[in-house]
This record gives sequence, structure tokens and C-alpha cells, in this order.
Amino acid sequence: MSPLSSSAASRATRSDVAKLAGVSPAVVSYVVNGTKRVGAEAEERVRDAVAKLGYRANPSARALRLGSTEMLGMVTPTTTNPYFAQLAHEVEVAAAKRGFMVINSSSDSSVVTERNQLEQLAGRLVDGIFLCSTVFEPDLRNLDIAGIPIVMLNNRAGIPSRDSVGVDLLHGAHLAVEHLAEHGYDEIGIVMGGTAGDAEDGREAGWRESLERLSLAPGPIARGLFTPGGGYQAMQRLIRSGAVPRSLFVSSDQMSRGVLKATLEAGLKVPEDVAIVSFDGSIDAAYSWPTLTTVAQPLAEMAEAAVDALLSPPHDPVHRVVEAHLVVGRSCGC
Amino acid sequence: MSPLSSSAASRATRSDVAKLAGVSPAVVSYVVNGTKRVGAEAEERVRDAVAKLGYRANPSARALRLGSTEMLGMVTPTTTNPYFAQLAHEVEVAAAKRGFMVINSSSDSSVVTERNQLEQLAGRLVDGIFLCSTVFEPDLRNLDIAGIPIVMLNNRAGIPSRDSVGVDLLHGAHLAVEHLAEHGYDEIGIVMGGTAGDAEDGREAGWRESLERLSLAPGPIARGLFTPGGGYQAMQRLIRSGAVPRSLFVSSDQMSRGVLKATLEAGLKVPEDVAIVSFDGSIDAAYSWPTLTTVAQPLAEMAEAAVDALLSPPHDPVHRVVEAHLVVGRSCGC
DNA sequence: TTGAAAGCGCTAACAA
DNA sequence: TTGTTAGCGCTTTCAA
Repeated sequence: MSPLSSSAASRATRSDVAKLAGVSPAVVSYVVNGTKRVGAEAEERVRDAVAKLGYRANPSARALRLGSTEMLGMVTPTTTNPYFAQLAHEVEVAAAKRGFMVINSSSDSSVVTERNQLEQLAGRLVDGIFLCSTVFEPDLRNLDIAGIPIVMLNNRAGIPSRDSVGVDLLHGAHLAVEHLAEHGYDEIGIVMGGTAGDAEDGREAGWRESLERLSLAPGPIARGLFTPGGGYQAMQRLIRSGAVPRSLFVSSDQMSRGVLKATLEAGLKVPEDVAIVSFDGSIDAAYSWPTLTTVAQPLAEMAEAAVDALLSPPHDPVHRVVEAHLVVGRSCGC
Repeated sequence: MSPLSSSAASRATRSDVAKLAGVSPAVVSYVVNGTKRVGAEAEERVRDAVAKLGYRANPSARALRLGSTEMLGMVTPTTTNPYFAQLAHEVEVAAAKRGFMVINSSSDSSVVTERNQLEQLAGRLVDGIFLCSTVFEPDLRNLDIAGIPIVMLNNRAGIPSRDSVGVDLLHGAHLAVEHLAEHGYDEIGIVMGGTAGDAEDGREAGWRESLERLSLAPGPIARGLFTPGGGYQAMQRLIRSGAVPRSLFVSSDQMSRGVLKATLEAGLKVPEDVAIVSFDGSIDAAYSWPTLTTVAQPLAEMAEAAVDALLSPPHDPVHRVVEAHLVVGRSCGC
């Protein structure tokens, strides 16, 4: 049943259509692509034949001729992380509007794998790549040689000489910290995610800035991976140290899951004992208990911007910054 | 910078390599594909030239010639649901082992969109498709005509005349119910997910069977979508009706998130007031609070089986059943 | 308005 | 062992 090898066999080609419609193959192309005027009668015959045969242009032949596969690639650290899953979905939708499909692959947060996935994608001759890199300065050798455009997505800072789009982390952090301050909390700690070797994250910098502006002393910092496990361990450390602050800015909803769990396990209450403002605005925030107050990233907007950048004609590198906004839940005490 | 249009321009072709190596284009293919013996010296010259030029076979040309794109397609109801995200990831990994990449797309749980995505994929001439269908009997017109093999993945029951792989839901439900019974609970309800028009889900049937076998009366049933929201609302209804059972079998980890939230919000405790066994074994189970006891699906195994089925030569349809196993957390009272 | 034909880059059968 | 060449299906120029 449905043998792999028969794929090619049963597909109608352009000549089949031409034959059935009694025209030349060229005319079939003209009609299908609408690139050239064609006699009304001929057009109808072709359309009939196309319908009858279920004809579709062979995308490989088309790509070979045109030099475009109408496919885009995307690399994220972990496709299973809800944040990236959602981002990838928005990219899928935005690309589909322009007739592109996207191949999604994950780097498992490894520089080596990231590099391999990029190679794979380049080998597939995708027309462009969205890269959510694990590192600040990814290894883009050969991609430039291959002439495949890349847009850095979700990057922490604009990479020079390359298009990028990312949220204004600094401002996002300000929103979070200011909201906690408005609640009257004067001790505001941070649970910060991170990956090796990076410069200071905008969320941390923004947290610091805000505190300074508010003349508050920085609360404790706990670090961990950008995962539930990372948040869990970071929070456990904070609890064991006995220095749990009255309020916390947590740098991702994923981490917050772990933070929440560690907190509840320790018998502490959110927001009564620890108030939390999270970051991302993912679906996780809405179904946590308590629901998370979180700084939401406009993923759809980011995806649109990234697709725009990738598909627009040659231009000087642009770093597109989008703004986050606060979504209020219960974890802050509101 | 990185203009789309330059993609084709700068790529070295086989003839470039041949010229540089001083051999004929055929020899380059022989070396690159290892399909034919070649003189040691020629081989080395070719390899050098390949490296120097960063040459890679043009996949479109290759696909055109061979009738295979070495790409697979996958359609899931929602790529953002952690269960499907994980499954898709496992498929990605399993396919990569065979040199295939997979294009993932989501049907948004709509039959119409599912159909469109299948068309899209077929139009891309993927070598095969994994389908996690929204409905029991999906519309596969033209795909058979196009000769593209399809494997039903995660399907509730084997679809006749088509390869499929799915977990043994009946047995999985038995594991859940029996575990609750071993805890001594004699009232065991169910929170069941579902999509329109389906036959009874194996989890529900299994729950019923187990209860019968244990001579217990069926506890209350609450239904909802297979989402956190669905679980939340279903549990709220149960709570409002005043008939919250001592223990619950919840049909997915996603639903359990909502169930947990509704339960905690109502001031009930898990497992003290309501014990829960969930289904899926996703990462969500481990980072819930309390952690979920859950019936884990062997996603990697399912993915391997599906890839095997899709890439194996013509054969009679096979329904591959894999077994779930219990992962113990705290939600059951253990 | 239509058709003939070149050529995209590759694989593989066949010839040398 | 190596080279020549047909042809995969398509788009598009050029000529009719």
C-alpha cells in the first residue's frame, strides 16, 4: 500500500495536460502561472485538463528552474519549549501567507547541533533561514557563501551586519519591576535564565536599571537554565539560603513553572509570601496556579517582521525592535 | 545584505568542481555519491575541489532526477500543544537518522485546514506524510492519487487499509484505573477529552472496562477539549455539581493542568481531596504541582515505528500498537 | 496567441 | 576507470 517508490510514477506532468488539452506544454505553463495571455478557449481546455488530471507543477523542477524552493528554514534551541513552539507557529502562519512553508529544526541548545542544522537547511536550498541562536555570535560560515539570507529572531541584541528582530527586553523588564514596585514591594529579586558565554541579558540589565531609578537596592539573584527545571533549582537555592525576597521578577514563563513549584512545595504562598512577575506571555502563564502576571512578547508581530525581513529585497541590515506589554494575572497580588 | 535573489548565483555547481579537479562532471557525482569506483588520485582532487568550493549537490536537481525530495511532512492538530510538539520532535530525530528532514504543519484541529495542509505538503512532493488527524476518517483524496504514502500517527484506532501507529489506550487506561484502585479509592471518575464526531475513545472504554472488572460503579464523567482550558472547565463543572469524586482519571496532561488549577482554586487539595492519574507522560507532568502520576506514551518508539512504516517498501497495511507505562508522581497519593 | 527549444544541475546508463 | 549524454519537468525567450 502506498509504496514510497510509486510517488513519482503516478503524477501527471505538464505534457500530459498539454496533450489532453490539445495545446503545447508552454501554454499550460502560461495558464497555470498566469504569466502570459492565452486564448479564452485554450485556457478553458487547459483548466479542464488540469482539474481532470489533478495536475500540479513539480516543485523540484520549478525550484531548479527558478532558483527558489519557496521554503524557509527555522532553527530554535528547543522546539518543545512552548515559547519557541508558539513562535515557530506564528512564523509558520506568517510564511504561509506568502506561499512559503517552513522547515523547523531544533539545535538542542548546542552550538554544534545548531551549526549542523544550518548546514542541513542550506543543503536543502531553503530560500532563507530564521535563526534563534543559542549563542550571541553564531557561526554562519558558508551560509553567506551559499548566499542564503538569515534573520536572527528573538536575539538578545542586534547582531551587526545582519537583519534581526527581537523584543525590547530592557523595557519589558522595566514594566515588570515597576509593576512590582507599584504594589509596594521594596525588595525585588530576580530569577534569571541564561546560557553559557553570553553577555548580560537585557532583562537583568533592565531589572537593575529600574531598581536604580526607583532607588531600591537590588534583591537577590538566582540563576538557572531557561527551563522549568532551571527555575525550580534556582528557587530552591533561594529558599535554602533563607533569603527569599518579597517579590521576584522571573525571566521566562518556563522558569516560572519551576519557581512556582519550588515555592508551593516549600509551603510558601504566591502572591502572599512571594509575588511574581514573569516574562513571555505564553499559554503557560494563563494555566499556572496562580495565573502568572507576565510581560508578553508579541510573537505574531515578531514573526511577521521576521518574514518581511527575510523576503524583502536586498537591503542594509535592520534590527527590528518590538515592544512587550504587561498581562496581569494573580501572581503579583493584583 | 543577504538578498534572496542571490541564493542561486553564488553556489558552486558540479561542473565547477569538475573543472577545478580536472575531471568530468560524472566523476564528481561518483565521488560525492560513492556510487562508483574512482581512481584514488582523481578522488582526492575531487574532494579537494569540493571542500574548496563548498560544493553541495543541488537538492532540487537531485530530487527532480531521483523522484525523491528526501523530505517528509507531518500534520498535527496543534504544534504548540506540548504533546504534539514532543511527538514532532521525536519524529524529527527519527527521520534525521535516515537523512530526511520533516516539514511540520498544524491543522488547528480543523478538518478543512488539515486537508489544506495535506494538499500543501503533497504539492511540495514530500516523500511521505505523518498524519495526526483531527478526525477518525480523514479525507485522503488525491494523496493516494499522488501516490504519497501516509502513516496515521497517534490514531485512536487502526484505520483500515492504511499504516498506523498508536498507543494501546485501553491498556493505558487500565493502568491508570488499577493504580487508583490499589490506593483504595472506590470512586473513580474521568475527565475525558474529545473532538467532535469521534467514536468512543479507548481511554474512556478502558476506564469503563477496568471499573467493571473491579466491580466498581463508574464515577462521574466530565468532558472537555484536550486542552488546559478544557480540563479547567470540565473540572469546574464537576465541582459546581458537588459531585467531585475521590479520584480521577484525566485523559491528558494538558487537561490535567486545567483540572489541577480548578481544583486548587476551589480550595481542594491534590491528592488529599482528589487523587489524579493523568495520561501522556509529558514534561508537564513533572513540573506540575503536585507532580502528576501519569500514563506515559513512548513517543520516541512511536516516532521510530512511524518513520519505519513510512520509509519501508510497499507492504500491506500494518497497525503498530505500542505500550504505555505508568510514571508515578504525587498526584495519586503515592 | 501559440509553439519550439534552451537550459536549470543532477544521476546513471552506456561507451570508450 | 573515466567521459559522454539523455532526460527528469519546468519557465521563458524568441520566432512564427
